[in-house]
Amino acid sequence: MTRLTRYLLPTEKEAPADAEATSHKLMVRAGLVRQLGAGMWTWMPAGLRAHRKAERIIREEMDAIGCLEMLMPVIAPAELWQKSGRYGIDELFKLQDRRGAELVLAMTHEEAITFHMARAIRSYRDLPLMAYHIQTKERDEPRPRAGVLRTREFIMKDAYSFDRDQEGLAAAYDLQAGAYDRIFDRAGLEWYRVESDVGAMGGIGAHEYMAPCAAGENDVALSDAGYAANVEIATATPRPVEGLPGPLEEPDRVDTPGAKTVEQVCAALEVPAGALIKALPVLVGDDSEPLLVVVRGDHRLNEIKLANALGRPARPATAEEVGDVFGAPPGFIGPVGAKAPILADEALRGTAGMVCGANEPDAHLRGVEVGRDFDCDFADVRTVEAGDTGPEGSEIRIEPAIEVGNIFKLGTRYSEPLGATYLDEDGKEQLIWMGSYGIGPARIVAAAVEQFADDRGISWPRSLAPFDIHLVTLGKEGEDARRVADEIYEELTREGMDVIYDDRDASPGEKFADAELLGCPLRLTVGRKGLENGEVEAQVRRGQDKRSLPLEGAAQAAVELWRALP
RNA sequence: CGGGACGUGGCGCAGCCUGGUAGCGCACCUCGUUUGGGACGAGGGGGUCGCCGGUUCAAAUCCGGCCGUCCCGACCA
Repeated sequence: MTRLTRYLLPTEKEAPADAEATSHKLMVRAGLVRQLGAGMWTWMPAGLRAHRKAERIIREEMDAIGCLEMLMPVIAPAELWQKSGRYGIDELFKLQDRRGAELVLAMTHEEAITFHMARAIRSYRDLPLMAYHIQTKERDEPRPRAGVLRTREFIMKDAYSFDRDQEGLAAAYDLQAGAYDRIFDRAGLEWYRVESDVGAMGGIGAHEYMAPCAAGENDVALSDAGYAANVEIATATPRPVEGLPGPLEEPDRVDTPGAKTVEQVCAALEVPAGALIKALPVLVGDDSEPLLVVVRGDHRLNEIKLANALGRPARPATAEEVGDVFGAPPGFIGPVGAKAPILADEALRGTAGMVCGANEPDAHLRGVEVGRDFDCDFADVRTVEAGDTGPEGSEIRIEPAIEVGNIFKLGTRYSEPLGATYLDEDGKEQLIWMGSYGIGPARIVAAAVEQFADDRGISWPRSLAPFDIHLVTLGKEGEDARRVADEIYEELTREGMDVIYDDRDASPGEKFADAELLGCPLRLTVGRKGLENGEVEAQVRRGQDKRSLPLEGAAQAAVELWRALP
């Protein structure tokens, strides 16, 4: 029974002043969600329906690949997290019980499920195995933002696979990827799968599922040849530099007083930014080994790619450290005669006629040739840019996107510290190979709002809409238009449709505006005008196409129409 | 964590500079008139002005501290 007179759909004409993202504004305005605190959001009845529809799609596809649903608690003993090495994470909520025992609120459930599987799995005969749950996650985010897109508490589907070796993991990974493809297709989203960084979690391979939209927090590098990667790890061929000065026999020192930035040096020497070698002094690892990273002047260093290339994290040296360790003031550091080992970005390989700092104040060198004038290692450590060249000569473009899911080859990252092993055919103890697979249903919902909204409000894909059909009556109690709408409502409900029935005594404009804001795929209007012609009006939300349905069999016709919608 | 902004009925805002009766639009309640694109009239209810302290005869307004929220950046298992 979903009559608007007996329902809670607190719509607003105006969005909260502090809302920025489309989905944030519209989900609040449409009465789907309400804020309780920073990063704390309540799902109102209609919003919860959309969330549940996303969950249901996920559940069906997980079940279909034999992934077993279970449920683990949010609260967990700190000891497990100390064992896995994740207790130190800042985002982890930590607490004590009344006896002072240390507890955590789980941000994912690798520890919990590995704990259980370590006990349940004994033999190779117990493998492979996949399990998932749909459970609340808690993260002390430094900066919650954009409504439900980044919150401190949210519901996540997290699945885990358990296999006897790397090949088994690869098979489970593929199975999950197939299910993920179907999930995001069914959700009606525009999406793509991209290669992603394995991050601090450790692992041996990962992909992210991205839904492109303006509110996205991630930048994705794409090309028409099918290339898709998070810019955190994307790689491409850079654009060549135009107007590069010719090579010189040997480096030539020039005075560049006060020219510390790329722009200032370019202006002083009248060369393009791409003719510069930009030197970035960093300190590597726990023991802060100095390293001079050099990239082309028009490129940016990518710290994630650098960390991956080095196998450990590096941080930029502070201004004092630059002087002390690298022997020249910031802005005038260069690779020629450098006081630290040099790592050059691949884009610099074989370049000549370059300009770099002279390792003394107010001077640069011209005519520098990489390889001739200094020795270095090479690695791809720059951030790709729009206009770079991808596979098959395709042009790279960069788009913002929401991460709606990720799949991750964990390997033995958790089975080792938590002792999850099995006995093989030879009775030998072996580590279990694991994968983890996450999806945020709230992000699916928000991404759908972002991707399909227009100036009137939300336009749900059929599979996520809180209701299938939004039935509006313009008749009051006792009038024909009310009586007919009541009948159509009953019939649609019997047909299995989820119907929201606007039986309020409000003006037509108000009802239509609310219907378009809420964004259900099909609106039916029963009013006196239509009835006089023996008609019920149907309006498809996406595109606002209107058509008339004969009163006789209107409910059936509406169901038919609904089935054909996106 | 760095930078910026904001906090006044449910929502959006004015008032603060220059201290003196808390105000507007929407929403809400009652009655009446309206009824195919956010109606109209009349009447009405609702606010510790984020919190604490200070200055003052008097503080939404001035001063100090704290808290909260948002935006940009960093971070993001």
